[in-house]
Amino acid sequence: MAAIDLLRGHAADVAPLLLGAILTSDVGGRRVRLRITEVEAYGGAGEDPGSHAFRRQTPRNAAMFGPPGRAYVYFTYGMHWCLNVVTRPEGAAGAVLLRAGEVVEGLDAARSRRPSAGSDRDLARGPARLTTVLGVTGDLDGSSLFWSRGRLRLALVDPIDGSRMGISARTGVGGAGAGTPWRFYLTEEPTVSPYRRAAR
DNA sequence: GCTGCGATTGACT
DNA sequence: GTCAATCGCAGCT
Repeated sequence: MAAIDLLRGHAADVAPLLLGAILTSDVGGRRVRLRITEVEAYGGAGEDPGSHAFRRQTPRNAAMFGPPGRAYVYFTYGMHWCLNVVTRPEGAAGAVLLRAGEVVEGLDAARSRRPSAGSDRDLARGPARLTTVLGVTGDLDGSSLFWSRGRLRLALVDPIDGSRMGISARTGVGGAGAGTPWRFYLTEEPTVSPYRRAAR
């Protein structure tokens, strides 16, 4: 089965398949390669109160309503970019937020983009840190992750063993969507970000 | 047009 | 543990 066909399912079903996947960035002429260690699933309009797609399609979240296998990149808190992989159950929006990863190639480039990181395990330990290390910004919103000449490319791997996967509620999601256990991570991985409840 | 706040981070007590 | 930074979107007047 082609990789992109795996992404047509519901975000909560696709998310575990992205654990261990390799994401390659060639932004700015520098290559950084990352092994994904933590993800969160977000659903479609009317179904997931924690999702940007919950209310309706807008210019900002349009990529979530587009074809699967593309990037959804959004700007938040006035300073941070976050990267999602678009998935799509037929006729609905969905995306998987990439929350953390382990840099496996391009350590020098990664360190220069995040000089404040205390150690290599902190380079991509958090969704906005991950985009910083990869050089990802809004101009990649909507771009394909499966185009051989794209600046961002995703390579799936064999599904990881269930005993190495942890599941929890989503970080930073409050209100009606708070209880949904749609955060997936590799256990015993130091690059997984610390869980935080939604503020207040 | 105005206000509130967010799928966060880093600095600080 | 607390809090400010900083801006676009969403919702309301």
